[in-house]
Amino acid sequence: MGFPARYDPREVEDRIRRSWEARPYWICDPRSEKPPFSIVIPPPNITGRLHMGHALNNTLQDIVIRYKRMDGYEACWFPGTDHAGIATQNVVEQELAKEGKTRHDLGREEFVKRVWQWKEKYGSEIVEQLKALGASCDWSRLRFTLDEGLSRAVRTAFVRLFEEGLIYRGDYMINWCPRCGTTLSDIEVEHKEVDGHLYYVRYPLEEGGYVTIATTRPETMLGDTGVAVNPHDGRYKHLIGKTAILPILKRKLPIVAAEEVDPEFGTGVLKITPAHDPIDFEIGRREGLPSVNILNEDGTINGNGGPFAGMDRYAAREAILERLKEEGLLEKVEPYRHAVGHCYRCGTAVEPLISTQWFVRMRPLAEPAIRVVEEGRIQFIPERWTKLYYEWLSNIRDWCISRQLWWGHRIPVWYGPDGEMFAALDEQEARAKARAHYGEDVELHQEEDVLDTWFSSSLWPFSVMGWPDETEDLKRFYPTSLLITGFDILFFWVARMVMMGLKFMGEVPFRQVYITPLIVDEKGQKMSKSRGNIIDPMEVKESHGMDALRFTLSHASSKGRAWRLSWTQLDESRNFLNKIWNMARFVLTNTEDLPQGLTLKGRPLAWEDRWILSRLARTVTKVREELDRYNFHLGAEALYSFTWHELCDWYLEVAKVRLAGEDEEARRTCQLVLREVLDVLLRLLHPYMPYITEEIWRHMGHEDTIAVAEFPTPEPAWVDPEAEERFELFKELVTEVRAIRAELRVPARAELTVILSGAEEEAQALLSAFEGACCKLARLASIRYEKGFTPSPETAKGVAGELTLYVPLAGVVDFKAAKERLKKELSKVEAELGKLRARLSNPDFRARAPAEVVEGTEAKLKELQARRLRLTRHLEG
RNA sequence: GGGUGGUUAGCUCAGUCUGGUAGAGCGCAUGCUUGACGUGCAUGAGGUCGCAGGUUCGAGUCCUGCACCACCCA
Repeated sequence: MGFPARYDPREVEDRIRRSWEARPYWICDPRSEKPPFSIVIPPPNITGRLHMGHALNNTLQDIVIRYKRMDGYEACWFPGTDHAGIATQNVVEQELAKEGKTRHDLGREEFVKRVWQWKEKYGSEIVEQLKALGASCDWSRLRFTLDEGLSRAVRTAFVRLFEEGLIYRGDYMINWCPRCGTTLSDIEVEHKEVDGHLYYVRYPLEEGGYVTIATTRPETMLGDTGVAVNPHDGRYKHLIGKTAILPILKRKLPIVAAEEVDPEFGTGVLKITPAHDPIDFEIGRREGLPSVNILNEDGTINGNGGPFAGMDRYAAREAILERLKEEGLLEKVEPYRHAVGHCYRCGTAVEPLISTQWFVRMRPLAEPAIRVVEEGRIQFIPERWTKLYYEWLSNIRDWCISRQLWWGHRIPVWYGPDGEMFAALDEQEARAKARAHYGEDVELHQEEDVLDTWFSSSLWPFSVMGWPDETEDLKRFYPTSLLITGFDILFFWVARMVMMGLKFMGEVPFRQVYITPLIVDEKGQKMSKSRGNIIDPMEVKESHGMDALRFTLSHASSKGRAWRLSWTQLDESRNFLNKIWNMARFVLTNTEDLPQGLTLKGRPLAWEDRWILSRLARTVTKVREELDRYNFHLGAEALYSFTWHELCDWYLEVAKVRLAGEDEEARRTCQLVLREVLDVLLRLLHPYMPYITEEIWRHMGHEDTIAVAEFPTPEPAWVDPEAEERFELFKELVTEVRAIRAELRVPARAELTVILSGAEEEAQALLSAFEGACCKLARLASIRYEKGFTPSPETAKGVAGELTLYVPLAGVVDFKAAKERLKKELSKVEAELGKLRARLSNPDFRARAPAEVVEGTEAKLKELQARRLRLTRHLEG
């Protein structure tokens, strides 16, 4: 393994990943003595490829899991995939379509076989991609929602809910996707604003005349069985009880009163289509109006549509409008924008219709789910999601769980010849139940429908651990510690898991729920294929490496609902990785000759050593604190600024003095500090960027993986305010000289002399600690203290702490510029002084502000006054 | 119609919980073959913190209202 000047993640990441996979590092032991920490993965669809949403939530999960694992927990991350009923069936049906076949040509059994084949072939692609991301899941525990074990969990849950009356079958208004050929639950319908029209249609009255009715969907008039007006609407009161005649089909429509009718909308008269509108369904049921279903499953008009039978719903609309026009019944057409429900899987406009389906009674399940959050047994992060969770659960409607698909968990209900239902774990048990019921063996047939995929997902936190068996995993790892997921599935998944967890385990499924934002493009738009603005994580892997992606995404843990991702940010992370790589390269090449067995213990430390160790100790504390609060971005920021702006910008530069120096002992100490800092820093960085840290760790000569090394703990003894203060003064001095050089255009090669004046003690302390470093970093030939130094006219002046510094520049530079610089600084100081004086002269401030604040302000004032004095003196001189 | 989030430097975002001198990275300008790194180094310019009120000795931060953008629900 070489140590090239540029970090190449492509070479490193795959090699490291293989080395991890060869050893059982991530496998957990439920019998471990360590405290447990567990997470279940939001199972990705087997049809999916890794997108930024996956990359984000799995990066965050992995950061937490790696942190906890290193920090002494038995950290178990349960992975798995989801069978995704509609999506997967769609994919395979499309494949069949290329062969000119439909699933019906194959038959159910063959088709399901075919889907399994597809799953075996392609279904683990996303798992491979998660592994590439670095996800340290316990892959030995990989589960799939259609596995035998999880299927048993699904059947067990179903049977219990059925037996308790929490699952029922009935005729209700449901959402139908004509393209997918299945029902959808309410939340699987996405409402989108669509530009449509409002058609004003005249419905003749039996006794002569007509009423005009406005509708956005004229084709549904084929299913009209009534007309309604608001009982308080004076315009139409007289019509209640009369009869209208449905145009074209000439059906008689009773005119009824209904509070639901909005007098403001359209003409204030509503046509009632009970089979195809939820509100109409309610009114129809109340008024005893018949339901006339006019649609086939594929969205075409059925036999009830008279002359329009067989036409597609939209073609029928046009035909009907044409016919109305001919008959003079189409009064007018207005443009109208309204919300239309679309299938969340395929985008087709859904049709509300009445159908016999299976439902879960939600209210009894929702109430405990609300309570556990109120009681703080589950905490949402950020907290504001709690409200949305409450709102949804408080207004919850029953969940339609049956799907007219073949790919999924077939509903474990068998029907007897008379329609009697037997819910059972398997056919054998159903037969037994039927025998007990009928007193003899009868022919049974199983329900054809399958369950909503989200039904199995709702059991995920315990089904992956082996429920309904009483397993060691369940005892040890349930409830899980944390769930990390996107807000888009708060209702689909999170809330339902809480309900089912409480129902079947009697305990919450997780203690904390971390809700991530949505990753959008740099313009704030959703990433989508049609927009062509997708950043593909696997493409990022090739160009920047997964560590860079992870580090970038770790910043997305703040903010609201959306987080913008751009290639620029990925470049920044890549640059940071390269910086780390070169920092390590510097440390390792400069410590190659370090003898084994030497330790830092007992060695006298230089001031800069004390400083960097102090800063490191603070960084350890900071990173732990932020990770504990899931402030991933703040932890990342702390690591970035420590590594780059303290370690690289300052410590490494100062270290060069001793590394190149004659003093052997000093050189050894410096080397030991470098190794120590690198060692601690790598372990701190590891959860964020597992690959590069592992690679450098191996270069350091460690035998075992860094992934099981100890996460750094704060070293209180390293915290050293005195060293920090002294180092700050040193930094100020160097920066001041550099600023003079830059602004006065001192040639880069010119070596200068600096004379310090003012506070002697301070100057001596500085010089004794950092004379060499000052010369190196500020490019000085020499630096010395001289009390009462009188500068020649051509001398630049600067200020550092209580010290004045003089830089003689005989004839090289433009002194106007020097004065400009000082003037500018002076005006800054004076502005600040003005603010402080105003504050201090305010009696209210002195009276009411806390004493420390007043004291602090006074100290600041004194300091600035001294600084101002020095600056003015320089300007005069 | 109801709700949530956002609005801070040219760009992307911290900072708001817990009020006390406005921060980072990128970009920009200028200068650097500094023996780890040009994916780099140094220096610098750049902000009435969306608007209007209020509370407070003091508001980017707390309260009220408004505007605009985004999303969710109906």
